Amino acid sequence: MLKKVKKRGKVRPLIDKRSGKWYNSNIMDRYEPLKIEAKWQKRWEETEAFRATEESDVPKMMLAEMFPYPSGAGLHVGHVRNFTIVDVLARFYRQQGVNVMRPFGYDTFGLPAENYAIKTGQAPQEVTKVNIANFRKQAKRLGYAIDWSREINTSDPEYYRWTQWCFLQLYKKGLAYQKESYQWWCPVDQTVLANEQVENGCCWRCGHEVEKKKMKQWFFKITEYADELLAEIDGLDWPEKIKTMQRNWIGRSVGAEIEFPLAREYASSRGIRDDGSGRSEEPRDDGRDEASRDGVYSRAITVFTTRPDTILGATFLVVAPEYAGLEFIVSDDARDAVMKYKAEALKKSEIERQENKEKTGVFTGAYAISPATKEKIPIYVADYVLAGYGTGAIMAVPAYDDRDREFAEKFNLPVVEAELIDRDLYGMPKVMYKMRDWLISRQRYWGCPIPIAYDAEGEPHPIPEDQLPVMIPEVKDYQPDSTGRSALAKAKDWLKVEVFNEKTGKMETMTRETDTLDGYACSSWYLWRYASPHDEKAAWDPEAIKYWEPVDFYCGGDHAVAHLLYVRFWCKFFADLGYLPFREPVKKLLYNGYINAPDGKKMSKSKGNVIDPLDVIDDGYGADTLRTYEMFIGPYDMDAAWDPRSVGGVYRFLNRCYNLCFDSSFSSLESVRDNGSEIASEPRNDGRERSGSRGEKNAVVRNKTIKKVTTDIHRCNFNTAVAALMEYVNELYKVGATEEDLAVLAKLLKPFAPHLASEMLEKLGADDEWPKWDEKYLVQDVVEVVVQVNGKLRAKLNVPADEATDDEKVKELALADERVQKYTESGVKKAIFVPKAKLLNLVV
RNA sequence: GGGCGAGUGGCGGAACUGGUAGACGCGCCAGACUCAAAAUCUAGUGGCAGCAAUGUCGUAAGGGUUCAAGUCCCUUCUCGCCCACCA
Repeated sequence: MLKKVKKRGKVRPLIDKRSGKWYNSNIMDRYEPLKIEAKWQKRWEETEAFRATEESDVPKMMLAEMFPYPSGAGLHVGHVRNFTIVDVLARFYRQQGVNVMRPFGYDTFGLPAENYAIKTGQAPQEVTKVNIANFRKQAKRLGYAIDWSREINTSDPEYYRWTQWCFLQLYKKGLAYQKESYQWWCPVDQTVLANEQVENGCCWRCGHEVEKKKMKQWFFKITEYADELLAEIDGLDWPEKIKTMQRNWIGRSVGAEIEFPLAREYASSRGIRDDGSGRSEEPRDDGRDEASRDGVYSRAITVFTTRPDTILGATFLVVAPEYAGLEFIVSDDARDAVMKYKAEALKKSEIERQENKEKTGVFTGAYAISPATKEKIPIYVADYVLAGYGTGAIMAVPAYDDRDREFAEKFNLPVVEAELIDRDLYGMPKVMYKMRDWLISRQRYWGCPIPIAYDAEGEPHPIPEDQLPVMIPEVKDYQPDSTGRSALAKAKDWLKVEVFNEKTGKMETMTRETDTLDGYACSSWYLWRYASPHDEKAAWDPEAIKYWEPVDFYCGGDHAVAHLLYVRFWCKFFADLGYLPFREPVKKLLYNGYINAPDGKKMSKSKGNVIDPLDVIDDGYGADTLRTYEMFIGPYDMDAAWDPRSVGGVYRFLNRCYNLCFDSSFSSLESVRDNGSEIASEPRNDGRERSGSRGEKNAVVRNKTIKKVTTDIHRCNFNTAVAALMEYVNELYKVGATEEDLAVLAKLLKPFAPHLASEMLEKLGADDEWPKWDEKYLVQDVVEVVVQVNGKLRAKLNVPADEATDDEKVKELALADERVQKYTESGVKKAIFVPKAKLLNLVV
């Protein structure tokens, strides 16, 4: 039971979905993508066609996409765009004889798999295994030129063993450290919550109001590299958009720290501190902890400002609610109000705080002395000052700062239009960054265990490298423990470990760290693992790294800041340790746009507008159509909307390629073949104005196409490269194709539609070596010269090439043309000739 | 509020450093083939006027620079993304 699949206005392959058989139209040998694709995919698999090995006498190129998280839903069209960009480039360079490495991997740790495990009771390991198998199968159906021997998976113990090794290197250098930090905490579920699990200040599961709980967390000291990370952005061949985002994220500002002594009589009589962790309680480590010892808070407040020159206008100070010295400065009268304000501020999420920009705050009852004016100024606490930036305290200059002015107006504080003074008069110059250290501990089961154990005193000790990996223990229930620890804490046997304690000089039974690493840690070094993916002795082999890396092309559509900053950070760190011979991991970054639903909206399951790429293939269009369509859809770096009808258009194009090669009734192939050589001696015979025989004309079009496609791919203008191929095919349909024309077509088509192109090349008995163009065919003997009068197009002249560069001659010809004469009767004042544009503009 | 992009036919989009606007595809329209569809092939397709040659208007709006502006500059509007009280 065959049924017509085509709907009105839609080109669809004729295939019966139920039987999988092709509707037998009157064309005997028709394009059957699924058949061709299965054939070539099998062949590539069997021959390991894309295996890459180091060959030092051949130029290398390493290309990678941002490896995917293999979700249960399988590949989506966004993956296909991302992977196909990489694949087109990989095949393009491979065809040019470059030694190409195109690896693949899976970023498998993370919440979705864990949540699925909690919901279904299935082990995340199992879920991951199934999802990877599905992703691999689907990627293979797209015909990617992947070296499958270089497949990696971050949750494989053989991989995360080395993630743990990386952690230990950072730990040894003091760049992995612990510090108290506030975490979202649900008192009902007794669990730590990630930011995205807090909805309107309530727990996403039980709906109870969440609170912030101070907990010890692990951090990577990325701020150590802030200066270099910022400075080297300039030299990166990355999109400006990403570079700007990284600069803003790092957010360097130059200012000064200025001390404002407290006016003693107002300082709190209770000089006891409740914590010794630093001035502000938000994550921050820049070595200032020491300065905060010995009750500095009871003597002075240090502010950070980028405008120390405005200090004469500072009429009050403001500290953040989390400001650690708040206890000491607040007066007894104000204490209740201040503590109430602090408690409320702590409850609010960052989003809530930002939503309401209306200034709020409370007077602390305390005063400070301005070092510049020696006047006594009040100290307020307000949440518009952020604890995590600077010192958590500011001098407010309402005359120069909008936020301060707003606050001053609301609380009736004086606004003084004071003169500006020398910047360095009262403070120490100081550089500040918005970037915070990277909080990497997660109270989660499905992540890379942190290779640390604690002794009886609670002091951390690294797990020795020869005991790695610290395996993820098997548990039954993946829900975090009531202690705020991950489900790892439920593996009682696993928790105990014998570790040598350097302090006591003895082996001791210690308790393992139950936090796991942020998934971004796992993806911060995977690009280097690709160089030696099965290395059992090291995270990466320095020789292989030296040959393959840094990565030449890295393509993704997400993680503009986080991941792309973290890999840069680790690269610099491991370069400092001597493990990497370069300081930037990615030479060229391609940042591709999203593919939206036909209505222009984001594709999402809930909206039901998701296009499944495998459906497109199985509808009979095939992978080649899907790949080529996604390259043709628009510039790779712009968002695009899926258009099912355009998919049909691309299918039609590939069908025409197929017919040109396999069905002579679709072209005048025979007649041209008879001609033999391309530069035939026959006179012009097609009645057209353009000179040359059919063979010659083919050579012109062919060479033009080679040039266009080659330069377009070089510039990553994939959409116009495909358009050029379409033009070429249209031309061949008109004038007929020689075998050489077809071989060139197949070669140029191969990066986009590798299966069909391979089939064509096989039929033609040709290799896939990238063709070169010959400029001699691109030089025309008669050229078209455009004549404008006052910038308006008036005539096009056909001029012999040797005369077209002679401005006097061209002018003479132009003035002889009656279309031009109509406008030049009053005389020509000026004539501008542009040889490059073959254009003459007459000014009258 | 700040930063970065982008506004071109009915639609997606071409136009490298200012130099023939609308490549290519979709859609539409006509013709061929067919009993008839579909598929395929051929031709046409920015608006307005004209049988046509051709003229004229036209790249969000307005102004400017230039022999020449989709492209450069200024103003305004719209959309998208990112950051968002960072002192």
